[in-house]
Amino acid sequence: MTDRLPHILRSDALDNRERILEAARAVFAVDGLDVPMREVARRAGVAPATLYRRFPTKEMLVTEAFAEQMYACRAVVDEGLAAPDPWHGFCLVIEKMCELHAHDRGFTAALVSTFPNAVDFDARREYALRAIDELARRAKEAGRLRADFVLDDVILVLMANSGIHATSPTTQVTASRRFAALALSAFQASPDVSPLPPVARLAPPASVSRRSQVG
Amino acid sequence: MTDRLPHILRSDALDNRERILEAARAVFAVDGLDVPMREVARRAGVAPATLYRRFPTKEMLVTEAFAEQMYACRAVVDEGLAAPDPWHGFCLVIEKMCELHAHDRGFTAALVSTFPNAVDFDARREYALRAIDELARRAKEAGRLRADFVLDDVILVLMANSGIHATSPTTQVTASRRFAALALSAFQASPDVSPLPPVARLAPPASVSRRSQVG
DNA sequence: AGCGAGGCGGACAGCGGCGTGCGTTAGCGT
DNA sequence: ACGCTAACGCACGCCGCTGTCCGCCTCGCT
Repeated sequence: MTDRLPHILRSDALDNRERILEAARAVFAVDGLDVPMREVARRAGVAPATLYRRFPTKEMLVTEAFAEQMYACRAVVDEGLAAPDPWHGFCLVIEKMCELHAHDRGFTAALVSTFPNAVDFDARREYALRAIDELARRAKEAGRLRADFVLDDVILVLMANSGIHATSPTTQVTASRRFAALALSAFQASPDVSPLPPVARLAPPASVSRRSQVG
Repeated sequence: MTDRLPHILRSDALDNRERILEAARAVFAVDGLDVPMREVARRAGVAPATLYRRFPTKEMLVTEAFAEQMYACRAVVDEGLAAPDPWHGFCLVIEKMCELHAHDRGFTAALVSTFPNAVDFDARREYALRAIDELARRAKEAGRLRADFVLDDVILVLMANSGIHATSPTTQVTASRRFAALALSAFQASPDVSPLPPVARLAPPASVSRRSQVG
């Protein structure tokens, strides 16, 4: 009611907004989401106030910054769904997802974290998960995916993949690629596999950039 | 030369030392190593100065706090080495290691982190790795471990395991157990496995409790 | 060209962690 | 029992991050 603001930014403001997002993407990719807001502002060549004016909370910044990553994520999933062979589609999704995460450290955190206000994230996450579930169902039917696979295993693998850190980006990608291959090797249906232990219902951790606050 | 200090602590000092270590272990296990020193002091019911007097750096504190975990680590490795079947020994090591890490979030960080001054850690780490390497060699000879397995894959899996986070300790352990099983499933020699992508030479990240400091 | 609103950045107060100096307390040896 | 000295903890100064206020600037419309 009270705030009927312009909704159209002035040219310089729009320019700054872009620079902020660019800086945020760059620094989030390398250092994760635990970067101070001021650091983003510094990199963007902008005063803190300007950053806070455009993005009052870090969540908003993160959400906007990773919008295109989310598109990429969706694209990957759709590509997997469209593949004629469900198992190949499944492999493709896992591999590409791991690669996305390997390239961008912050993206993992953003995806895994639950933002109270970022409904968009949850929605896309749900979409991706449903798609993978469908893919898994088909791959199981085709007898290529082990029968005791569950959707949570994808979460498990993606979380695990996010634990892999390397010094250089190339090493990171190489490691992540190998890990993805190992994961797929584990998921593959095979005559001589022993049954898996029970599934853990994994919920994403609390929130982003909240330092450990134990009473 | 200058500091020829007593080396024997007074009873109260020794008591405080134990309480500090206990508190550190507890909080590190739950929240990882990124806990403020003061928080450890608070939990131990001790003033910051006292903590700093006993453990001038966080590294010293961590090293001492995880001493017994390191023993457990060694015990696991030795147990694996002693197993008659090398593959079972290998499985046991991976499973127990993952479980150790699942129980104690800080331990992973401590093991993965490279402390400049903690020679002890490196030595034990090296010992464990050598043992696993030996175990892997034997398991390969027995035809149970896939031939393209390399030692770095263990690091990869342990790092990955550290990426798994859950809200409750039980969930954490369950998830980690399943993950270990998946990893072993991937490592298992099998007729229809596709070859793995190249290995990444994983070096542990820089240091402990250094916030991202990019120029 | 002039004007007004929206945008900008410097500056500020608050908070929390770090590491330490110093006066006080209490263990331990005689 | 006494005193010496190690050990304790309060409190301090410093630093970095957060979020906001306010005076100046500049874009963009007329």
